[in-house]
Amino acid sequence: MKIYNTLSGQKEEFVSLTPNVVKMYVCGPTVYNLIHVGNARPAVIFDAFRRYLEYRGYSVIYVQNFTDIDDKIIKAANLEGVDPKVIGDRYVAEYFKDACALEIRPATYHPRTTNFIEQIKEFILNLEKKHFAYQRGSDVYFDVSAFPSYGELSHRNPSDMRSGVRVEINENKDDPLDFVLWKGSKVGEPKWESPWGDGRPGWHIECSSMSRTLLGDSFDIHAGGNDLIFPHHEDERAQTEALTGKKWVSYWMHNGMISVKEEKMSKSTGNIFTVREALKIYGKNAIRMYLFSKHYRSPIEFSSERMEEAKSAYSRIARVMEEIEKHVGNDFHVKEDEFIKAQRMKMIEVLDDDFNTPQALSIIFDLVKDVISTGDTEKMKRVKFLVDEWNYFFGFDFKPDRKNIDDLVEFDLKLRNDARSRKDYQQSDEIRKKLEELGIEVMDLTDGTRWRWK
RNA sequence: GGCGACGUAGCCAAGAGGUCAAAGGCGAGGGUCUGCAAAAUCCUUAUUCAUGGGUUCAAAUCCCAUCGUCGCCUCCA
Repeated sequence: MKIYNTLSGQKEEFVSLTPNVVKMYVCGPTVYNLIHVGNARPAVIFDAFRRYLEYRGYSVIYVQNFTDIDDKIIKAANLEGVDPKVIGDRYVAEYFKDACALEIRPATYHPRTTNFIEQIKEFILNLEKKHFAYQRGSDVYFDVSAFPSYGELSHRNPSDMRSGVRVEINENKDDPLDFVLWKGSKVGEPKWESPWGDGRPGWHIECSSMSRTLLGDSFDIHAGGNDLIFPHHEDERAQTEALTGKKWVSYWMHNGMISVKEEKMSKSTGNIFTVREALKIYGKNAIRMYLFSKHYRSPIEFSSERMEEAKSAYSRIARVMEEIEKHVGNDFHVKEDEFIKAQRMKMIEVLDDDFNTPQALSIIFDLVKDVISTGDTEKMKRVKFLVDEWNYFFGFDFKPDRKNIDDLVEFDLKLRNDARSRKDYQQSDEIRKKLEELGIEVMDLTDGTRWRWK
C-alpha cells in the first residue's frame, strides 16, 4: 500500500510500526459550534481510510480529539454567560449527532484537551528540563532555534520565515517563530494551576500530549486538513520530537480544502455550510459520494450543482442494488470465483494507491452498469456481494428511505374512502385487506378512518 | 514577497513516459421499451490533456518559461 506523505512530499510504501496494527491520530474539531462540510471531509475520509485498513487486515487504533479549550470557546461561553465546559459538552454532543448521521464510526478514543491538563503540564515541564522551552511571565514558549529540523514538515525554511514574518504583537518571545506552550491566564478565562502560574495550554501541545498518552512516542499516521500543516503540525512535531528524541509520526496525511465560490470554506470567513443543513437537503449518501468522488488531497468545490450530481450518481448504484435485491433477495451464498477475485484485486489496487476513491467508484459503476438487463442472477449476486463487501469502508446506505410511509398509508386510505363513497366495497375491502397483510390495521370510526401498526 | 498545489470533454473527475485516437459520473441528443411518465438499456458527445518551447524512438504524463486559479505564511479541517 502506498500513502502520500506530506513530510517527504511523495508516495511511500506503507509499513506499520507493528505488524498488522495501525495507530492513527486525526485532528478533530474545536467545539464551539456546529461542524461544517469542510470539517466533515477529514472526518469522513480518514474514517473511511481507517475502515479500509481494517478491510486490508490491520487492526486500527484510531484517535480523534476535541479541542475543548480555546479563545473561541471562551468567547462563546462569555457571550452566553456559561462555563466553557458547557459549550464544549454541547458541541461534542452535536458533533456526534452529525458524525453518526454521516455514518462516521466513533474513534477508538475521543480525548478532550481539558481531560489531559496534567499530562500537558508534565510534557511542558520535560521540555523545559531539556532546554527546549523558556518561561516569560506566566507564559511558556517553545524555542524553535533549539530544534534543527523545524520547517521540514511544511517545507519551509525558518530563516525565510523570519525575514517575511508579519508584524509580531507578542514582545515576550525571543524569536517570532517560537510558539506558546502554556498561556498565563487573563481575567475571565478558565485556568488551571501550574508551576508557571495559573493558565491554560497553548493550542499545539494538546495533540502532542494526548497522542503520546494514547498511542505512545511513535505512531503510524497523523492526519488532518492541509491548513494544519503550518503551524499546527509543524509545531506539534517539533515539541514532540524534541521531547522524545524519536521519530514521532511515520506518515502525514493531509486532505484538501473545500471551497465555496472559489474561496475556502471556513468559520472565520463565514461562508460555511453546516453538515446539518447539508444532511437535511442532500442526505448522507450524497455527501459521502461527493467526498469520495474526488481524491482526498485535491481541493473541492462545494455547490448545489456538485451535490445534486453526487446524489444522482449515488442513486444510480442504490437503484441497481435495490433491483438486485428484488431479484435474488438478501440471503444467498456466492462462490468466490475468478470474477470476484479479479474485481476485488482491482479495487485493492486502486485504493492501495494513496486511497484513490474516485477510481474505486468507477469500478462499482462499471460493475453495476448492465447487471439487471442481462437477467443473469448469478452475476447479480456476485455484484451485490462485492458492493456490500466494499461498503464496509464506503459506508453507503443502500436501503431506500422509507420515511414517507405515513403519507403513503394516508394516500391508500384516501383511495379506499373514495371507493367507499362510491359504494365500491369490493375495492375498499381489497385495500383494507392488503394493508392488513402489510401489518397495518384500519379502523372506520364515526369521526373518520384511523390506522395503526398491528 | 516566500513556499506549495493545480489547469484533462458542456460540467465534475481518474490517468503521471508506450497497452491513451484519454476511465468513470453528471448533463445533453437519438434509438429500444412503454397507454402516459419514470426506470432500465443501446448509441452519440476530447485526433486531444492551459499556452509556448525543450528532452526522448515515444509526453496529458519529465524539464523550462508564460498565463490563470487555489491554499499556507494569523485562527482554521
